[in-house]
Amino acid sequence: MNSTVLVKKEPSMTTTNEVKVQKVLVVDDEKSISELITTSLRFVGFEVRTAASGAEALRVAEEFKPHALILDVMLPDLDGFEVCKKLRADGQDVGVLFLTAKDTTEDKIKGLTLGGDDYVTKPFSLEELVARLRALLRRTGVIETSINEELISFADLELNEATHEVRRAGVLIDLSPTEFILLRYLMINADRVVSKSQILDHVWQYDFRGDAGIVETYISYLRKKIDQIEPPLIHTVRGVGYRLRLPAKN
Amino acid sequence: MNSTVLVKKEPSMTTTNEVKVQKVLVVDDEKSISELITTSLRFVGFEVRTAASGAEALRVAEEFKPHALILDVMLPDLDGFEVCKKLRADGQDVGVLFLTAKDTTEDKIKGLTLGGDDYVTKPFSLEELVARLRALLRRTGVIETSINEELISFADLELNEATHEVRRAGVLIDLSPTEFILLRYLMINADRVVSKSQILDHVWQYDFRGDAGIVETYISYLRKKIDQIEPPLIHTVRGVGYRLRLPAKN
DNA sequence: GCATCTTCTCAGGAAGTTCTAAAGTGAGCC
DNA sequence: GGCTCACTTTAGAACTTCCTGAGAAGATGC
Repeated sequence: MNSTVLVKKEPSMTTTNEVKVQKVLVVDDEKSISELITTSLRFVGFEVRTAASGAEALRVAEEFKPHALILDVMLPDLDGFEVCKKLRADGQDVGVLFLTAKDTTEDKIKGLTLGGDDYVTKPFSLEELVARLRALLRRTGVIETSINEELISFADLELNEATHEVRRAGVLIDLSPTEFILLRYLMINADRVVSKSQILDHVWQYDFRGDAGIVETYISYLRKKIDQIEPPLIHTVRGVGYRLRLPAKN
Repeated sequence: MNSTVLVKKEPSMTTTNEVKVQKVLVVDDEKSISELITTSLRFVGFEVRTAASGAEALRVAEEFKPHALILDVMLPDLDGFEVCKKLRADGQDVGVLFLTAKDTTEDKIKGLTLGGDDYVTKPFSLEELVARLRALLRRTGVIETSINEELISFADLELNEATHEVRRAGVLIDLSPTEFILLRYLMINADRVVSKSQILDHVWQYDFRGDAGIVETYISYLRKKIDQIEPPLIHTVRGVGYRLRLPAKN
């Protein structure tokens, strides 16, 4: 589980060669959350450090020089905004992705997402988090590779991260948030079989306690919306999972 | 049955020369299970140690430095998740394949497919287990050899693990899960005779109580699907077993 | 604060898979 | 040539997995 795995992990993208590894500092006092994020980010190729308090965050940032922070606004000592301010005062020019509780007041959030910053509410889904982090790195100009395009496409399907638009054969398709994330997950893993548990782990919020049957329901929704147009792209691999593919390569 | 058998054991692959042996720690308190797994893994070339409790697992891991763990979630002392956490906290960067009971609640299973980890439900088939272990090692970047490609081929037969596709002479063939595992087993053992009981032991779940006649049935299914195209590849060796081979010479 | 959209559960039915059992085939032996 | 036994094939019952629609509950937006 080392950080050079990145390139292998993006099968739908043309394999770009070695990529400068992005460094991310994750700051959250709930250990389970920071572990979840860390594992996930490492797996997709980031170099990660963690901190459990504002003070620690500042110390680590000083020395680690991350390209981005994932920063819980609720910390035991300073709050996330303070941390961010101090960091900037120190001249550390770093994008920040805030983690906020769902009920955080609007005015706290607004104005903080100025720069290239952004925020994600807890609980989040990992795909969502990673996508937002990538978008942030893109905006703050740290990423130069083709891996992080804003446009993902497969066959005549196009998904635009920036505009949140999805088209099949040029036709605009309206998707709910979950449908969007699910479709992106399938597209990123185009051609590979992904199991229902993988989907559940990546696409659904980490606190989801229902069963994997929900995936079937959403696949059904997606099919109704994007597989109306022939040929169908979403295929069931019985007993294994689902797979996005073009039919009849032969 | 010692660990140097590896290279000989992959006849369908071009024999790569010496390979860094992969080390796996198997943790299960049921002795019959851990022996079953151990024997099987040793046979296909892994170096294996076992532990029967969480505490022991940590002790052994410390010193053995395995590349992967096969870890029952139900252990007498710590549960598998705890073991995994502690290991990672110690900086042991190791992929984990969890073993769970079929009825393990969803929320326990959730999150297990993150970061390269995976899980297999009991009862499992040995082929399934080994395939998943290999996939895991591949993902976590420990394996660098051609032995663990996602594509297995023999003659004009191709089996792709990632897409779960099987082709004969380029033609896509649809297989049920059991047919798929059986075919992979035959392909991995291409050219050598495998007996019905070997097949039963590897391809079927270890708790299967039926008789070996089922193998004949499935061989028949497979032939109907893949040996429609000439020449036939699946050959019966009367009184001994089956063998995948090209007709040409002998 | 009402209407709409979205998420999630559940249940019935469709489709596919597994396994048994029994009848059919043919290889090899005497 | 005919007998035997191992293997092959088929049919179908039991089971599993998947699909989909309906509706409850919750979230969102106007």
